[in-house]
Amino acid sequence: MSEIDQTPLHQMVETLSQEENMTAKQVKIIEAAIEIISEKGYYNTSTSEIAKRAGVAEGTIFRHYRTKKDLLITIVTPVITSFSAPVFADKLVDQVFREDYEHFEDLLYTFIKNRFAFAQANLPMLKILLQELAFHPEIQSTYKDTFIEKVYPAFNKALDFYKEKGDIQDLPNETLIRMIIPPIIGFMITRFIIQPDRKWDDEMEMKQTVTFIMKGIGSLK
Amino acid sequence: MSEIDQTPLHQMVETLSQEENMTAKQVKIIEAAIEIISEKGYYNTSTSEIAKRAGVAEGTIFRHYRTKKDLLITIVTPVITSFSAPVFADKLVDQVFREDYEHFEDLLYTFIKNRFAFAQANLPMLKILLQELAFHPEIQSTYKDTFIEKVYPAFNKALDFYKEKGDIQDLPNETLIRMIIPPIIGFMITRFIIQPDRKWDDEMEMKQTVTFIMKGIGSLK
Amino acid sequence: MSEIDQTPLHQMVETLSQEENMTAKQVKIIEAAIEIISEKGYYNTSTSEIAKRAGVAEGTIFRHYRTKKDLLITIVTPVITSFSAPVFADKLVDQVFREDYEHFEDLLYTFIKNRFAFAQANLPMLKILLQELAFHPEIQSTYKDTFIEKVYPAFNKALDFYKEKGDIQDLPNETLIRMIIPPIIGFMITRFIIQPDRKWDDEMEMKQTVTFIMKGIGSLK
Amino acid sequence: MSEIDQTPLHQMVETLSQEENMTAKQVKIIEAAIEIISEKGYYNTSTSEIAKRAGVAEGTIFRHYRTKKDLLITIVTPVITSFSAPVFADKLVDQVFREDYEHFEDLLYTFIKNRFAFAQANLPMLKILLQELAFHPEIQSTYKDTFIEKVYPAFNKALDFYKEKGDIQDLPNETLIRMIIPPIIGFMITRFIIQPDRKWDDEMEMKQTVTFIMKGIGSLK
DNA sequence: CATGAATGAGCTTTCATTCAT
DNA sequence: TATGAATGAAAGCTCATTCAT
Repeated sequence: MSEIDQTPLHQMVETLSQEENMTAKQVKIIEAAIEIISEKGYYNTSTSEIAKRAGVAEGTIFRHYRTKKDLLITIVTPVITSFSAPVFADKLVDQVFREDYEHFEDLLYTFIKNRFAFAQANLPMLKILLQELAFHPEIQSTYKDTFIEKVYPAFNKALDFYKEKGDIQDLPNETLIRMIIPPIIGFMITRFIIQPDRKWDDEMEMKQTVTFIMKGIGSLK
Repeated sequence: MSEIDQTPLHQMVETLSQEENMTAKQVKIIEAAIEIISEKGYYNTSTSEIAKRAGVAEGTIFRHYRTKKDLLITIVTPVITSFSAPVFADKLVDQVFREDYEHFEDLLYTFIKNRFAFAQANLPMLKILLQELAFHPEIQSTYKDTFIEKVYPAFNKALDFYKEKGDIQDLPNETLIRMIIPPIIGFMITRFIIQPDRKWDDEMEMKQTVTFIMKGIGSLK
Repeated sequence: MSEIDQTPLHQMVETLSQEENMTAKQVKIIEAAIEIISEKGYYNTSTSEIAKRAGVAEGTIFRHYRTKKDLLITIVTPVITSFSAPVFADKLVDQVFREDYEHFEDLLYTFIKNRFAFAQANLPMLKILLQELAFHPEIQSTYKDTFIEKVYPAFNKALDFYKEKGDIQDLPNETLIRMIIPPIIGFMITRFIIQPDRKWDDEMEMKQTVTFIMKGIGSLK
Repeated sequence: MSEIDQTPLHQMVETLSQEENMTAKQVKIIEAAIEIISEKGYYNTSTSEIAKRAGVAEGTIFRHYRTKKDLLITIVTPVITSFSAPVFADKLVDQVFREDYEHFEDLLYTFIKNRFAFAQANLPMLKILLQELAFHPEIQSTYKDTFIEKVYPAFNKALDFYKEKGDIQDLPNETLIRMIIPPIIGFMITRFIIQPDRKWDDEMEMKQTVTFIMKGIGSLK
């Protein structure tokens, strides 16, 4: 599993910065942009505000990112790919077929735990992605490339494997996916956005979610 | 069930217009605003564009809505209340206790069908609500007033009733709601936003969703 | 002396209304305009606000006054003429020569008392005149016509009369006027605008002002 | 006495610009604003007009002054403080008590000459102050802070000193001030605003004004 | 590389004025 | 005669982007 996934936010940005040869100022800019945009939204955030928070001149932003939207894309693209990475990563797919997970339930549980950790570490970036996806065609196409073309097929493979194995019912994969994903997303949205301040027993909630999904799609032996 | 719910968009706006004593121009403005904002988002839509599409002078907008945000709120508020209306409407709650629905499954099915029809009729307004909820505290508070204070209690009543009756498992209502709502929303988002152009057998999908949910929360006789 | 002078504000407007054949609505408009403009200034007062306060439709204002500035002029012109009226009124000039006032000091005292009463009764209108005179050429020309062409000559006559009589020094009239007017205006501005809420012994103050002026311009017997 | 006082207008602005670290464009903006506003008034002057006259983009104005009113205040505040400065300046007060002026008449004459020079150099700014004072509470409060709290006490000290010395009558200071100030202001308004084009023997007029005031308030030996 | 003053297009909003009713 | 909805020009202001230093 990618090491990026579970590191806290600024570590992640720093990690990226090395991979992409970012200067210290660039890191500052990205961090400031993530903070402010996730809080107030893209259109309510001015480049001057980002510059101020980052401690750089406004011109410096445009030295590194041709436009304001460029900056948004720079923030949002790695989230899309990272978020979907473990699903289609060779490692995972390998594991599936090396039968590291005896049952689909085990795979599902690992999947939820892993994505939960990622969401926790990348909450601001995910908020931005969620909000801006609707209005920027550039983001939509990245999302489509990654999700539709990569995540989806990987999902299909896994589902076919466990269907054959008899773990899950023989429904169309699209239907199965629509039963698996929303309860997971629903839990996370409630957990991180609607009621972030409530006391949560995350472990228990995730197990419950898995159980709920499995009752719905598991084969009726 | 309110008659408003299932009328198509412009009929709905017209219905509202009579109730609220709107002039023809006001109706045009609201219609134009819904169209453009749902397509491009609030911040990408200028009042001059709305005016042009509505065939009125820009000043006319501000005769009727003090600010641009006022216009947004005027569009979005009735969606929030209408969307939740049938949930807590006296009639529905009454029916529950008059046992018009023998089993929770029946209630759930009616609920999905009804909300599906509403979403279909009010898609543009719902898109706007979904997107702008995050950034406008005024909308958030309307949402909270309506949802938290009215919908939630009504839900609780119904759940308690069918729990006692033995239809559904004895889980905390919050957990139950988190299992019921996301699959429904998930279906609708897929249906109307992600893949609106696919051929759908809506009836079948809704039944499947109900079955899925019931397997997860139904009592294990 | 004109009867208009000492009547309270709305009586004065009503009096004017009869002379000029004003409808009830017109009176209301003028009254509202005087109130609001004197308080907030011409440019901070909108016609819609005047209409609201007057209890008429906005269109009604423009039925009676072609433009907003027309309305201002209608308010301000009679103040200019009324304020200067008693100075050059036939009656007064007559009195001067009929020697109703034995000494210039007596004339001065009557003059101050009379103008004080007028200012008190017409304070809002005078405030408007004072403020707007600077920016509206139309008002300036009315002021010039009245003041320069009528008040001034009348003043000259009186001054010449009492100079000859030996009551006042043989200085150029322009100089004398510049010594007589400012202390009077200065008193009134302090009295009505700078410190209107202080307890004033008006009678005493006016006498003192006369004494002060007379010391300065009286002949040194 | 402050050296600022007697420099001509644009020199003064330039002097200010150095003290306050103004850019060349800022100076241009201030100069243009003073010119146009003093001529046509604050509400008849648009920011676009100021920008045009200053030879800058309209946005540049708002880089330096958050609002149009901010610009007004920036213009008007130093006039208030400079105008009153010499009155309460330590130097002056010191001089009074070091008896540089043997008689109040001498002090008065110096005062008039000095304020006359200041008015001449700052006429446009003073016009603006005079007109806008009525409508902007921010200006009023600056005026009050400076005038009521600083000028007034200084005046009182001087008056008490010369009363005791027997130069002026034992009247309440408020009354004395109301006799001293209006003739001076009256002269200046006539000189600079009502009849600026007339041929004036300023020296003589000022002496005459002093004589007039002294006759009125001087002790009757 | 970094700066930040300058830009100007475009925004929302105001308001005197018009005109069909 | 009175109305008030509609107008549209013009206002103040914002902000992504440029560029000389």
